[in-house]
Amino acid sequence: MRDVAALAGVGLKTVSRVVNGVTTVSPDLVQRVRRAADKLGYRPNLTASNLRRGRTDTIGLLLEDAANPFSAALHRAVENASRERGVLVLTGSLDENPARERELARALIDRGVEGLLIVPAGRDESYLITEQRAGVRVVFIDRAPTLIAADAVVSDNERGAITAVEHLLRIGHRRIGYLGDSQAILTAQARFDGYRRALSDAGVPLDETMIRHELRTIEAAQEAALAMLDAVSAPTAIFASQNLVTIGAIRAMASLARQDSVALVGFDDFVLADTLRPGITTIAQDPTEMGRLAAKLLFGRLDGDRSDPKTHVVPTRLIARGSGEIRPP
Amino acid sequence: MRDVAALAGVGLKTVSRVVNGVTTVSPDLVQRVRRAADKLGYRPNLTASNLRRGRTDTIGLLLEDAANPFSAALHRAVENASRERGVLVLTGSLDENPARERELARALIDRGVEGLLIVPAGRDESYLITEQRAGVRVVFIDRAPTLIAADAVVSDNERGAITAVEHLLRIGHRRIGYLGDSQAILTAQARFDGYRRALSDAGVPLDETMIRHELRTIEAAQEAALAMLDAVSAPTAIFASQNLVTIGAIRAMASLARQDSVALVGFDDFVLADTLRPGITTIAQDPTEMGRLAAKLLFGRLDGDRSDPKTHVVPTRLIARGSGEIRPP
DNA sequence: CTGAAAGCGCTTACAG
DNA sequence: CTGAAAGCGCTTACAG
Repeated sequence: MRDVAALAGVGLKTVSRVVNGVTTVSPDLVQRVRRAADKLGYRPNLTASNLRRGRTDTIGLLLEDAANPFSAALHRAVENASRERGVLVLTGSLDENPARERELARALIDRGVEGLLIVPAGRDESYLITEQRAGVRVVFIDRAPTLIAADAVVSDNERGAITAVEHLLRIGHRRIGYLGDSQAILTAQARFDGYRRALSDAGVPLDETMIRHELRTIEAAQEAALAMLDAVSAPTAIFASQNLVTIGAIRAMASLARQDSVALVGFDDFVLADTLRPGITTIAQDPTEMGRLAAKLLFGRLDGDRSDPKTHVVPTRLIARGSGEIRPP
Repeated sequence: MRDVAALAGVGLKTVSRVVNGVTTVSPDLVQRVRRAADKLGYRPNLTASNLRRGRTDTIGLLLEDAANPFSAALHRAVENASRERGVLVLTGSLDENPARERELARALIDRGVEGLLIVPAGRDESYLITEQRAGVRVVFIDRAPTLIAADAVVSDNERGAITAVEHLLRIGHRRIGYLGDSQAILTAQARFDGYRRALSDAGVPLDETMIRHELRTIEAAQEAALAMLDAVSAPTAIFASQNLVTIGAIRAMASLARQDSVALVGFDDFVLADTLRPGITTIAQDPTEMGRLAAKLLFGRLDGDRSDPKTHVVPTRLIARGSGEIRPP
């Protein structure tokens, strides 16, 4: 910039004005500066600009795993919202590791992100309170924070699970198995709560032999489903609390050739759900809407919104495709 | 940092040394500085540090679309490699838009990324030559650059397509349809080249009625497949050049109840390929390896590797699951 | 409309 | 081992 100013024969500040598109510069000077900048191949240094302005036009996005479809859809929605604002997104995957969450949040904050969008891995976000005081805005996604006041955008997890189980009950099922993710995950807990609630509301007693938690992979879910379907008192329907678990259940049912006799409803929609036979009935979340809304809330805060933090619930919706409409024998 | 120095009664530079873990500071001073830092809730400002040091420990990753599985897997692999180095990743989606590629590359470079990993949308990357001279390292992923010298990591696209078509020929097919993505995309072109090559090597003449390009969505692919299978001289096998196209073809075949009579091989593997009936035979790419290797090459360059730029080819592999082994009638 | 001075929060280069 | 001075490349606050 100094060189440009020298070559154009103007002050540093004038170059700064031209670069930033300030309109109160005489056309003559603008042209001289432009010419000099082109000649020297000048590129502004945003790091310097950021330091002086005290802002970076960057936000951080902490995902469960950038590679999974839910995270990827969230990421893209956040990117779209940020793009409109000229804001860039720094991302990281937490793999359900709370230590990594703290570490990455800190790393991003030290680099000056103005806001943080977090799908939390831990259950204690109080480490962020200091940062909030220092002006970093935080919005939680998918899981509401527990020990800190901040906006959150979550799916209607319990409601969605209730819808799924009521759907199966209505078809006539009484023996409905539950295949679920780690109970340490808030959303898995909420979905299990919904499962229990729907059964108890219908006067169906819980059967512990038809409940399996801590299913973290397709393989684990597949095994659990195989074991459950193999039992003497096997369920006539299964509610799977999550994408990978659903896929595991599908594989298990296919390998037993029972995909047309055992009903299945899965939480989370996925691309091929309607192409499988039978089509898989799912409770669809809306990660795109969740990401969009979370980014909007964050930018609202950055623009000075001081209203009380709130948890926004994005509705889920049941998509009947066949597997959830199979009747009990 | 100034306040910490004052409170600890030491020089600024000593605080800097402690914060950066320089070992040549007396334990007594280290402790005083630590205590003062804790008391004041001191957090280092990496923007300032970056400005002074002339580096940012940040790289940029330009993807086709953060939401698609290939991009997401690439992203995660790059993140893992970067994490080991304490490097953060700034991402953006290009949606096959060359103007957006230039725009985003520039935005990232202005923010001081030290290197750029690009899945290019355009075919002219010469706009990066100036940046390379200025020290920004660039590695291309998935598509080799045309007008610029830089490392690249690509899939064995033509070879993979040849493998797919030869597989179908070996089973006995002669009428093999081609469903492909936009010919403006280098990889789609290479896969079509492979298709043509395999047929011509086998002495099978091309039949334009069984070739469809520019299929950018599941729906478009589905329609094209329907039309092709409906024709009087329908193919007995289909080679789909890409994920979404394969899914479109699957849907079309299912809706005509011909999934067990028409063979299908798809380029790109996907999660449920082995769960569908029949299982879908695919040419699997290895985006995780591609991302890992690209990041490794980039970091090698940043560490001073000055060897000639090279295009690295990551092999694909055929996974036979049933759909590709269906015999012609 | 234009520009010289000061400063953002660090680190480099140097001296002690 | 420790620290005062200078400077990274910008923008803010001010004066003209």
